[in-house]
Amino acid sequence: MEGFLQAFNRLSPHTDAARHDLLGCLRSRSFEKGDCLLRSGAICRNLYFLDSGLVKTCFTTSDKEFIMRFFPENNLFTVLDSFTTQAPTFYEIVALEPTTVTCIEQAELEVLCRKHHCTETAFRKLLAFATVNMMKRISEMLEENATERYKHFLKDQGALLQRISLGDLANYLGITQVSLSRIRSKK
Amino acid sequence: MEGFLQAFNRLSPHTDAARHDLLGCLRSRSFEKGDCLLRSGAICRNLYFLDSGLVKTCFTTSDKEFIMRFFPENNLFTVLDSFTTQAPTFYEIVALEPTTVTCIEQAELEVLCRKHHCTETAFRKLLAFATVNMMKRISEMLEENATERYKHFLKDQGALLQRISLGDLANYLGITQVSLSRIRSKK
DNA sequence: ATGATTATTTATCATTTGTAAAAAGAACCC
DNA sequence: GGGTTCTTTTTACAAATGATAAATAATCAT
Repeated sequence: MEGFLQAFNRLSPHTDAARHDLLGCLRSRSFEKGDCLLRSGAICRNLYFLDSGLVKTCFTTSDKEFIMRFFPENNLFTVLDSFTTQAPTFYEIVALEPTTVTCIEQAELEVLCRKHHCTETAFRKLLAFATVNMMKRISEMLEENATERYKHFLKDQGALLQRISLGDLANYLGITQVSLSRIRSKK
Repeated sequence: MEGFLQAFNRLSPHTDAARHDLLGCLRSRSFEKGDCLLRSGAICRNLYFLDSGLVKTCFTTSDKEFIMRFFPENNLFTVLDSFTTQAPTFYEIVALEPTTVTCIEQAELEVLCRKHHCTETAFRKLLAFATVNMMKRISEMLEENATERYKHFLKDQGALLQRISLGDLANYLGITQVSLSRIRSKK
């Protein structure tokens, strides 16, 4: 719970009352490797802080999987489209390792945002940083070919390489595993 | 100015005081076709509401241009990475038609967000919707090939087709103009 | 209208990536 | 150890896209 609290407090300093209310809404959960934190077709009701482990957010169409993002420990994450609209999503959240999270429900966060200005500020800043990351992703996909995207991944998130399968990395880069294997062999 | 005010009020109902303060910060500007609202290397200091006209947000590397998004009238927009971090950006905002906007400076909006909870809520929701759009874009780029992305554009933003060049559309889709021409001829 | 410029299409060839199938390697279980 | 499964690499071929150049078409300024 401490990690979540600290993360929000770092985004925007929280009053004692806001911290207390926020703490009251937090729940801890654990998942095995391979478990779904969120299934396709469901509504994403939680904002998560990843205490330990690793997850991917992804979606599947006609037996192909595409990965939006990996989230290692000490990250706030959720499926922002469904979390925002509270409509069913086709995205999934899947644990790639044994994972423990601290989470808060969307409805509760919404109440806290109304009640405590500092909490809303923190959430607003979280969203702002999310957009920065997404813009980077879009830019890379526009500008770079698969080889460049692979090298870029090594540079930015190379530490994750040891923890994810090359199949998942290919699904993140938007290419086939065969193509990724080709790229890796050519250096 | 009315459009900006209404847009924010629709995102979160504003108190009279918040509306008044917001109005006090708004400025109107006009641009010719081809003008830059934001230059590469500059800091994006404004959040814009597009009263009339059309703009693109884009970036250029080694004489190739890539387009992040088109914004037609009645849209709130900015370059969110620089607006968030107040650091120089490599993105640009360029008017594709004679354009009039209403804008507010980041520093002023930040003050208003602190002062008026409803303004911060509106801005937070604006960011949330921006992330939804960006997720769609990323998903499409992962899942769809150029032909599918073109058809998708026709479906979602087909009305813009009359107002933008095919070169710009190609730069948005992440393919060459030659490739787009090929796709169009093959139906 | 005329000529100049810009935008779009067409053609050709090289490169990249996808598809499918098979082989090699690694991890796991009994 | 041997067998099983999953992951990764390799191969061969097809399809998509990029690069370049040339040909049309459209637009604009005078």
